Amino acid sequence: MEENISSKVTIKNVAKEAGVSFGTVSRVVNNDIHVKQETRTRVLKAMEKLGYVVNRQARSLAGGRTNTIGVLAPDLGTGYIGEVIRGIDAELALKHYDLMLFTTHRTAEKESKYVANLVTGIVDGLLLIVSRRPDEHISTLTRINFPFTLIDHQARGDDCPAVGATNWQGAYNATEYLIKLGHQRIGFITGWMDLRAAIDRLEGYKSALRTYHIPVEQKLIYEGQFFQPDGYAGASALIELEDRPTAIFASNDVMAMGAMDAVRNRGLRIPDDISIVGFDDIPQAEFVRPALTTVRQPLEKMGRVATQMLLDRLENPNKVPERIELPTELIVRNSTMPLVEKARSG
Amino acid sequence: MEENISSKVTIKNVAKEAGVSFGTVSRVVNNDIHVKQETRTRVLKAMEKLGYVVNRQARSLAGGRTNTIGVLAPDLGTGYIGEVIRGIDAELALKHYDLMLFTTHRTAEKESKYVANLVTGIVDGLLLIVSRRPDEHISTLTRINFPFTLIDHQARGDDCPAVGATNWQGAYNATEYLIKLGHQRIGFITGWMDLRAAIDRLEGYKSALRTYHIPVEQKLIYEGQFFQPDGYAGASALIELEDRPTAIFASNDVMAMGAMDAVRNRGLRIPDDISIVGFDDIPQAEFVRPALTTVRQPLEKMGRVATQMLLDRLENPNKVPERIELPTELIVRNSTMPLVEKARSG
DNA sequence: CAAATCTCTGTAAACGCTTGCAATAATGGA
DNA sequence: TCCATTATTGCAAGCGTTTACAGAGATTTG
Repeated sequence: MEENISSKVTIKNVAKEAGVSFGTVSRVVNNDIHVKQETRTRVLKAMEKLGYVVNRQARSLAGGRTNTIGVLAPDLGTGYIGEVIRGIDAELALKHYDLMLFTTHRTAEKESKYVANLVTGIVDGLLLIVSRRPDEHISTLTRINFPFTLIDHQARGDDCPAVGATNWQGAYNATEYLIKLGHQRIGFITGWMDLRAAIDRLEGYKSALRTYHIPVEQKLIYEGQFFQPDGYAGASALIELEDRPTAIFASNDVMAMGAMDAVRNRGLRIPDDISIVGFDDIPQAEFVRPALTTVRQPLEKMGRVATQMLLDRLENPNKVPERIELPTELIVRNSTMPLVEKARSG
Repeated sequence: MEENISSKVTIKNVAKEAGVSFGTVSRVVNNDIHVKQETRTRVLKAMEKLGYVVNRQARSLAGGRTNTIGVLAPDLGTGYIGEVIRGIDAELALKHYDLMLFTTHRTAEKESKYVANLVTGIVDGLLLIVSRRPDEHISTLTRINFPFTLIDHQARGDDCPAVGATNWQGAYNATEYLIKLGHQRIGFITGWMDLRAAIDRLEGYKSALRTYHIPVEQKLIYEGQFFQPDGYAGASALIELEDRPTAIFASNDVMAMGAMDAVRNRGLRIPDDISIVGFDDIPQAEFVRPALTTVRQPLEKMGRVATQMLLDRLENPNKVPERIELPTELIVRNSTMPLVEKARSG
């Protein structure tokens, strides 16, 4: 039936084919009510025949909806982002929206440019995944009242739509779990401390220690940036301590895996000598050996929920922004075990 | 300095600010030669001051370049695609192009729509990653002479720009490696046989067997579709055989992991009872335990090369299409070992 | 049956930018 | 100094849509 799906079929071609004005065609395309049923079907048929497909750019330029949501992510690196995006993607598909993904390579400059660009109408709304310094974007977006939602990145003390996870609670639970296993010296590797999530995880860790009257030692806390090498370096440093920790809790799985490497490279066994806990539960966590005990963030669900919020906002533009925190969950695998008291060689 | 980075700064605002016509501003933006140096700097300054950022849609509509490359991928699932995209992303960033990513959820219908859409000018070129039935797109794109490159998906017998890997050789080498380890009964789990890559891998396997005068047995070949459950089902079936294989070669890592699960669930050990080999070398392959022996595809490099080809084509529009095959490499890890002869209980 | 309403459809003005063409200023040669 | 070039710049016509606004029939109403 479709004889010319490729070379630019415009609204005008369709109009001529159907014997109506192009304004009418536009109305049909946009499901405007004011079109006679008969005309509508005629136009529809013409569209079908010509293989018409609306031109996003033109529509956007003219001020219409694009039915496209933009996702701004730093990269596709760790699987973490991939999971979130899978959720977004699924939800969007359900609602017949399209997804446009931009990576920013962690350069704020470029990110800024993207946001400014996107705002000009190529997408109807924006999902920001853990951008590194989103504050400018947020203020920009808020100012011009552009719909957006933050994912897993509550900038400190802002009040914009966001979905995250219970980072504090998750870290608290994991730490408590280690304590109940008998561990008293628990090393902690932080994330990038400009992120609220990183701060919350550290606080959760500290709170648990305090609850169980275990002193918080600064030297047991290593400041990382969420990357694998940080985990390696952190664990290495922690192991060097004269009274080294019997467990290490890393602020994300990637760093936990780095830590595992470091521990093994020192000839120590996991979990026999050192227990390791991560955060996120990225897909690899299950496959790494020993399988990683970690705090699961409902990554995919976060993506879904954020998308729902955004789409919701699109419908009701002046809804008050919400912040949703999805529950985290401790997933116990094989990288942790009860502390066995034994003669320490060091 | 920037006092109004958000709300629509157009070329006209800049023009007024700089005291020139907007045509001139456009020329400056596009690095047209015919602008006096002094004027140029003045315009540049005005752009800076106003925080001007070009509107993609408008530019595209007016027929200019968008400096954006579209990537069409089925999903972000396995890490496989993520790797390829990382390469694309890196290369694009280098050349100051932007990346727009579309997922198609493996529904050809939507994919078709996307292609038609994109072609209308939102991107300058298209990178197609292993789309499932790309033939229509290919013919469409070719017909209207739209620049694109296929990644890891040589549709059978086409002659369009593509980059892939030496699938046949990789499978041959892996099989040969198993044979030299002493394995004679080697099970094979195929991929989706509409893909050339899947066919080539199977052929590589068969050829190696023939070279070493080992009969190709149809019942040792299980037809999968590249998904994890296929690996599980395939391995399960293979294990059921009265004279079960001592090694299983899966057409991709994801299926290999499924196979591992199946083997373990049957109470057999890897590699002691059954050796497992995968294909791709996705990031998880290294972390799974035992670490997976696999045929590495240079995924990231494939992304890079494809991008280079596409960008190249953009410069020289009437270059003859190339097909590049990047070499695969056998990565030996711990999921394989020499066949130890022993009393078989079965 | 004329006037008043609706329905439906056509028209035209944006949207922000590119680009060929025309116009003007500047430069060089005679 | 004047004219021919050339270097710059301004103008205006699109690009494909959306969307007020305005007609034109068709349908009601009094």
